Amino acid sequence: MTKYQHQTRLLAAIDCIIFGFDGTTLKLLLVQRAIQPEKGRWSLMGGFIQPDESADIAAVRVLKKLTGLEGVYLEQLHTFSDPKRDPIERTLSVTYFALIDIHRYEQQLSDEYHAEWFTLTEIPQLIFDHPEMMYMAQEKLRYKAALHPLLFELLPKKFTLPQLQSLYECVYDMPFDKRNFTRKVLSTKLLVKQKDKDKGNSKKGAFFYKLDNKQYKANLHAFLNIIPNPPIG
Amino acid sequence: MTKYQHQTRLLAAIDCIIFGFDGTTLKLLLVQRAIQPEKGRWSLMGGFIQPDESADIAAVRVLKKLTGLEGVYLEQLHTFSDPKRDPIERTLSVTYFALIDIHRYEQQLSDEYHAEWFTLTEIPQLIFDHPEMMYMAQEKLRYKAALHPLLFELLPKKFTLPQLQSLYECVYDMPFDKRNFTRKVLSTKLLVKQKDKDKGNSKKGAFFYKLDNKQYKANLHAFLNIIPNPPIG
DNA sequence: TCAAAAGTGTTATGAGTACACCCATGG
DNA sequence: CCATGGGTGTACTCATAACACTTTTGA
Repeated sequence: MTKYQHQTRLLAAIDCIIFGFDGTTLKLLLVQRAIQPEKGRWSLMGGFIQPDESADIAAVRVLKKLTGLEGVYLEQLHTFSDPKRDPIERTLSVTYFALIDIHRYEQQLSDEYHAEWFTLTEIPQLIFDHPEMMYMAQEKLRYKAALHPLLFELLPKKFTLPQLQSLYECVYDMPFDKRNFTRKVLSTKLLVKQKDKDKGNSKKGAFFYKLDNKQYKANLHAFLNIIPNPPIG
Repeated sequence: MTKYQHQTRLLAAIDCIIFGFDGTTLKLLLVQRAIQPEKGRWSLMGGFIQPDESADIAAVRVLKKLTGLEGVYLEQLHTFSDPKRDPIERTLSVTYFALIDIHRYEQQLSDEYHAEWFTLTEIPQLIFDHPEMMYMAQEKLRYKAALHPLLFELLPKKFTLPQLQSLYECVYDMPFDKRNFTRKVLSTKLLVKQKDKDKGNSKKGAFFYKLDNKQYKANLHAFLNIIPNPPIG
């Protein structure tokens, strides 16, 4: 016997929920679908899993094709498998959520793939079960970022504490106390203060910080407790 | 166009990591594989996703077939998709972890499916990537149970605080202070004290408690903080 | 000189932890 | 009556949360 008999084979795809932060709002990268059905409508970036690929590898490939980026934070989210989720043919989708530094994103690719960043509050109608995927990704981001140092992935290598704070405020849609926030963040010892300042947002300028990569990798799972009352999920 | 052209179809299966608690140790339900290859070796319970089924439905079906149980706690864990994970033919597996009250398990099914409960420390060699699945399920159980009221799913409807405590001690492999444990658990308001006692383990007897179902469903996501230093993952 | 953002310290409250003795009962 | 497991309270420490003023500097 070389095959499993009498079982149905089906298509397997991956879809990526790609988050970015432009300094003010949290955004999702969407593409206009290139193939029928629903050609031209907005969707998450996805693609079929190839014969020699795991889903993880497929996600990395698709992400690189769309954004030009490698080494991006990418995590398996959930597998969607409703038999009717794709009206053309049964397709199972393994979803991933990705956190990228929006400034590293290569704008030229937008044209090539008809991609666009959307603020979370202005997401267009998406195809299939993509709204559900998006919702789940948001929930997971909020859940996980409340406990783990994750949101750094959305910032440039050098960032300021006010930038970090506004990112958190944006993700949780609530204000944070500057002093408590600073204290908590610094108490994790994940950040290293730099000598130079970012003068983009103020006259005084705010010191840059970098992640202490050794600490970061060791403490990826450290509990942060940045959020006073952690979100549920 | 009625089909996606030039894409490979593949088999899709589900596998269940089934946890049970016998009052003393945490156990996994394993089966002896009924089909080639690896027939007769121990594996997680699984099955192929049928044409009219989502993965969730398939998991429920498989779980009912093996344990006779319905309404069991079942949660999607991770999708394993290495192209070579099954040597016969490429098969993607969506894994689920299940928490069941071991006493509701119908023993007769053990014979029918060659199933057996194994203590976590005495797991036999498993096929394919099932060890990895098992490991991931354990990690997730520990992670999630530290934050959410989850372990109740492993106990009978009526249980005592000492029983609950020994379950936690077993999952986290550490002792807990009885007084602090009791206080924390009761402070969640999830438990309702019953009038009767369990005299199985002591002469004095320990009061039974039941979950307050309304509270439980509303607070499924409540943070428990039963574990002093939450586990990482 | 003033507007705008950055940076910093203290206090009060609540949560977590460590810890030891009495109670009830069946044998 | 005694061995066994069940049940309870307090004090200390530490983490969190609330809160306001000074600094810097470009325009």
